[in-house]
This record gives sequence, C-alpha cells and structure tokens, in this order.
Amino acid sequence: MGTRQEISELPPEADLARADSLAREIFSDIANKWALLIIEFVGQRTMRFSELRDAIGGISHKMLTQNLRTLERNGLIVRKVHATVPPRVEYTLTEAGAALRTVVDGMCGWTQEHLAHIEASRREFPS
Amino acid sequence: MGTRQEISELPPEADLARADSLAREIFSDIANKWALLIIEFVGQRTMRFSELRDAIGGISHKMLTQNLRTLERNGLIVRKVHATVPPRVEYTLTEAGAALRTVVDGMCGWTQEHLAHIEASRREFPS
DNA sequence: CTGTATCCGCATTGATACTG
DNA sequence: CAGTATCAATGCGGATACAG
Repeated sequence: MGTRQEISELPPEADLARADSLAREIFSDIANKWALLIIEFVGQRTMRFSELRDAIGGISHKMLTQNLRTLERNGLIVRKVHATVPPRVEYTLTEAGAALRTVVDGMCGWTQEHLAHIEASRREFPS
Repeated sequence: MGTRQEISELPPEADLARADSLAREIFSDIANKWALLIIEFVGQRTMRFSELRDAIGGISHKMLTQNLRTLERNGLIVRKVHATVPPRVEYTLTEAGAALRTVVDGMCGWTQEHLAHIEASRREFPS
C-alpha cells in the first residue's frame, strides 16, 4: 500500500483535470445554482414539490422538475410518491446528498461572511 | 450583544431565502461550473491566462475572460499585468477567494468520494 | 398537486477577426 | 500573449396547456 503520504496527498481536484472525465461531468451537474439551492433547501427538511418551489422562489416549474430528476438520477435525493388524491410527492436527501449539503452549507456561510467585502470590491471596480 | 446562541444559530442559508436578495445574487454568480473550476485551479498556484485555459480545458477564450472579470469584480481574484512584451498576466486568489477555495475543495473531494455511488445510481435509474 | 410536452424568445456560448 | 468586439447558433429557461 506504500506510505500513508502517497495516498493522502492526492489533491481534491485530481480527477477534474481532464475536461472529458466522469468527475468533471458530475461536477458540472451539481455546480449550478438551481441544483445547489435545491440541495440546500431539501437539506433543511423533507419537502413537497410545491413547498420547494415556494421556498426557493424564482425557479420555474420546469427547471425544478428537471433539476430534481437529475439529482434523483445521481442518487442525491429520493422521490417518494404518496398514492393519495391529490398526489403528494416528497423529496429527501440521501446520505450522499446530505454529505454534499455540508459543503453547500459552507458555500452559503462563505457568501454571508463575505457580503461586505464583495460589495466593497464591486464599488471600487472600474465599470 | 445578547447571548452567544442568538448569533451562532443562524442557519447558513438564512440570507438566501429571498430570491431577490444580494446574497442570492452573489450565490448565483459563483455557483456555476466555470467560476468554481477557475477558483479551484487558480487556488493551486498563480497562473497565467493561457496556463489557466490549458489547465481547465474545454473552456473558450471568451468564457474564461468573462468569468475572470466577474471574479475580479467580486474581489475573489487579483489580476496582475506585467509590462513586458509579449504581455504576461497572472491571476491569484485573494483572501476571500482562498476561503472559497476550501469550500470548492470540499466539493471536489465529495465528487471523488461519491463517484462509484453516482455511477451505480445512474445505472439503476429508469432512463 | 405533480408531471410531461410544446413552443419560443433571449441569453449564453463559441468561432472568428482584429488591437495593443 | 492577452483582450475586445462582433456575429451566428445553440440551447437554456419561461410560459402555457394538458394529463394523471
């Protein structure tokens, strides 16, 4: 197995080096605002389709459906349909999704912490 | 200032609740694959324009320029022009950019760790 | 309520050419 | 080498209608 260093020193972006790698494709799948916002909000608690729509705000019916499907396909959320009328569909994070959520939390936290810095930077930037 | 709890218990996504908030706008600015990939690669070391282009791969000249400007405007990277001929332009992360990089690292790490899970999930998903 | 399908405008993106 | 500008095309994303 070699030394411990050889294993642990792999940089986190190692597999993202090639543009055509699977890692890159997956990265592109999740690195967009709708996907990340969905992860963040569903992470708060299990939510229904319309609850999610209202919570996120500004997302169209179509984009929400589309992103939910992609997330489900990648195993980040589970979709549970209750056979009632009217139908009730609930979305929950999987373990993998929850793990990603901690990362997204970090991103949300970063945004809050650097709001002032960013605003200042924008004002000084020569338009 | 009140109790410590009142301050620390704010959820990381607090300011992202409204779709028209500044936090949301900034979140949207950085939550896209090119911006995050640039942060990740520039975070490895200071890089020139063409180095970055080659390192990332699959990004067009125009998109790279465009995203670099947005990142600069938001104070995440600094652009240093060396008055030589031919010109030499180097990009480096600011402190804020470096802070974001640790988050992006987490995202890269997450991608690597869950590659197998995602592949498996995709195979089982009814296309 | 939730989901699928369609249409269509507009923004994003790439290719190309030109400047410093 | 790095950047800007322009043009054309693709596809994202919204609105709408309809089905289960």
